[in-house]
Amino acid sequence: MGPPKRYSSKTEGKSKKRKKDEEEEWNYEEEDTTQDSENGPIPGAAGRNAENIDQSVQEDEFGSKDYRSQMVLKPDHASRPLWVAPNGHIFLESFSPVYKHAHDFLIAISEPVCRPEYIHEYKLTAYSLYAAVSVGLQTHDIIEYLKRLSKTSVPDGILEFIKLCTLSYGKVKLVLKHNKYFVESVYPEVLQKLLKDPVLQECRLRKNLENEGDEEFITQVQDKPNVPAFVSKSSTSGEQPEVTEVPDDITNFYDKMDNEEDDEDDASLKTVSFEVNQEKIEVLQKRCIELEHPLLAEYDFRNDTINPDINIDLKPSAVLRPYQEKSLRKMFGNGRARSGVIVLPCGAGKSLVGVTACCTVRKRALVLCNSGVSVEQWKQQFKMWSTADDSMICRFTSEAKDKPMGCGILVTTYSMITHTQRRSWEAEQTMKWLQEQEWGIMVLDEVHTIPAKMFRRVLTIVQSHCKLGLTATLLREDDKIADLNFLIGPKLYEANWLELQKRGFIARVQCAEVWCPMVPEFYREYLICKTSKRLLLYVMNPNKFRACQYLIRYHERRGDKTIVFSDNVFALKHYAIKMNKPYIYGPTTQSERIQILQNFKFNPKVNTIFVSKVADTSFDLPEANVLIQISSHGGSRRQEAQRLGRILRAKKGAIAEEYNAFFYTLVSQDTMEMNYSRKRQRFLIDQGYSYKVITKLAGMDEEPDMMYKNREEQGQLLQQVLAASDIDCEDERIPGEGGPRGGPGGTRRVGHMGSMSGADDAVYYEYKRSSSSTANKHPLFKKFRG
DNA sequence: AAATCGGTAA
DNA sequence: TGCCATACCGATTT
Repeated sequence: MGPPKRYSSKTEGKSKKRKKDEEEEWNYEEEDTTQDSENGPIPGAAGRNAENIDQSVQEDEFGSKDYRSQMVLKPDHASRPLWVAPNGHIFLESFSPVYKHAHDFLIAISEPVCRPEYIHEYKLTAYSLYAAVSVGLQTHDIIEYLKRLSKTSVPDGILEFIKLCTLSYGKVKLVLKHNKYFVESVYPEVLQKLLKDPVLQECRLRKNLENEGDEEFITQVQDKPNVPAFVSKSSTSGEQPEVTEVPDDITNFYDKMDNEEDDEDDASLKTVSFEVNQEKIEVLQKRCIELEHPLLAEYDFRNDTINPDINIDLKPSAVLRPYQEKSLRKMFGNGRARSGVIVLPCGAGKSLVGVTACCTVRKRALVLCNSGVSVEQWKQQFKMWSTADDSMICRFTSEAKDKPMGCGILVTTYSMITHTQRRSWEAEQTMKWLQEQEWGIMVLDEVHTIPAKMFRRVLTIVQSHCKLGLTATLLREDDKIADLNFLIGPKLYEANWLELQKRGFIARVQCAEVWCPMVPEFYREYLICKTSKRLLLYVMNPNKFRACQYLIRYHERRGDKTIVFSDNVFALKHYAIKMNKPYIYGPTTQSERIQILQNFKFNPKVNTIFVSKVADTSFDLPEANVLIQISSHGGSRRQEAQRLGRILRAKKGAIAEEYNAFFYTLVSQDTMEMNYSRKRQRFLIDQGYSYKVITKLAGMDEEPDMMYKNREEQGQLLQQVLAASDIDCEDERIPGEGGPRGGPGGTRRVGHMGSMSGADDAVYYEYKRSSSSTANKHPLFKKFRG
């Protein structure tokens, strides 16, 4: 037997970079293409990739491909909304009358790549097809509907790929019974095949070591599923407008698929299973995906008589929005609870989805968040939407440890669970109890953090029948996001931000990048410093400070609520203190945080607050509609999106105006910050947002009482900045360069002409970078505003 | 206050 | 060129 196939060599290996239109990402890749494919454990999708299918296609001088030879245009192509390219990319006309059908379908079977105004791009991947199967779509339906929606014939390679990816999926399940995990299947041959794999053998738990054979399988009978109460099938079919030009075969088939949930296996089928070592769950799930039999984790909570029900329901006042309901239908479509990830923008009501899921399962629920504040807010959410009272919801954080025993819902943080050092006695007891429980559902807030080395351990520490991951940004700068497929499950649903914006569920945001020229003195220092120190200089750029001050005043006059984000703590404090505004950062105590947030929310005198990256994840700032970024964490797209999310809660009664929320990023011109900014914006641009560049804030120069207007003040600020950053940067300065300066920790340097060339290079370098690699190439930067 | 962890850059 | 260990900063826990 050859070496084991590795899933997505790309994921583990080469890909830190992501090029926009790379094709290898769309399916499995083989590292070695050697002999073992025909008798290896799995033929199929793993052996194929885009190049195989694409080989015959000629590229033109720009690298564009012409697929016309293989794709036949249908006579009625005008009324069909999409193209399927042989490389797995799908293009959808967003103005099509059947857009809604097509969009729902594509979201289910493929991965969105980029969704600007008119043409949306998606791509088929093995993972996306896995997700499609998981929510109940079948190979035949996928192919059939894709054919009908397409303007042309669908390339054979694509059909092959879909078959290979989907036919073997959904046959094996991971279930928790009596505190033990089992792999289950109604296909004995599949299970036997899996058990031949050495890695999986290691994961298997055997009581009797002498009993090696497959006859160890236990058998049982499946029960018929029920449909959960909140699922009302009629609600979605009602809202589609009747459009005459739509070919019948599209709408008919959609309705059929929409209503046809898999009725699962025949009750008479025998189920075979084997027990799994809990510690090896992660290895097991990963391996099964590699072997193209991803483990479906479903919880038949209605027939679980072992774990007690908890007495919790949704309040009548809790009304789900259509997309919330749709996402839950993906989760509970067949009457059981599927594990997986739901992606909704912040402010779109993720917590209501989580609460509803818990109310549907009605078993002990564990909610995991990123911070203590978030724990409080989840508790609030449960109290707001569900019938659970105080005694049922208990918190487990460093600050608040409610009595966990007997409660139905436990809300805690990732670090609390994964803590490795000594714990207080109370925490020890709670952890012990927590680990003994069989949880019905585990809700993972901000689930994109789970792939982190330590955080993923929660999955082996906690025993849970099903896992629901929630996030706004299924996105990381490293390559671990795909791990969620086996750590949690497939992506069950993803909403389109602009779509929700159009329908008024989230705010309409104007994004703007404000270019602040560097004050010459600061720029000179910037050029001669090493990178570690540069950051502070461009964040503390007096022009940026003034732009910030001006924007705050401008929006305070309008009666807006503004949050200012600064990743850098020095800047955060300096700005906030100078402007006399409250600020929250790491060391701010829990009670202070809550108090500041309350003030911000209710006190008409507190309209602007400053926050560090604590506020990136998880805590709600419901009243804010303006956001100003003065410093951020490198090129993190997730942070950018998450911050935008802070102001997405829809405002009522402001429909008359084009925008009801504003997102400013202040960047110091001709510095590294511009490059980061460009990178950070990628995700939101893919979501369809556009950024307006503002090079000059109208009215700023006339504004009275602005700080750092004159040279002296600016000089003093520079001294402070240098003093703050000099302590550990002394030797990083280029010897003999720069003007003399005083202040604590200041160094004296003798200027001479020879060293100027170095600085000039730097100017040239920066200039080149910022002009050629950013502004000129950016299609959205055509609109300048004076 | 100390130890540990997450995320990003270089 | 890609990869790995490292530095950095901030957050969270006792």
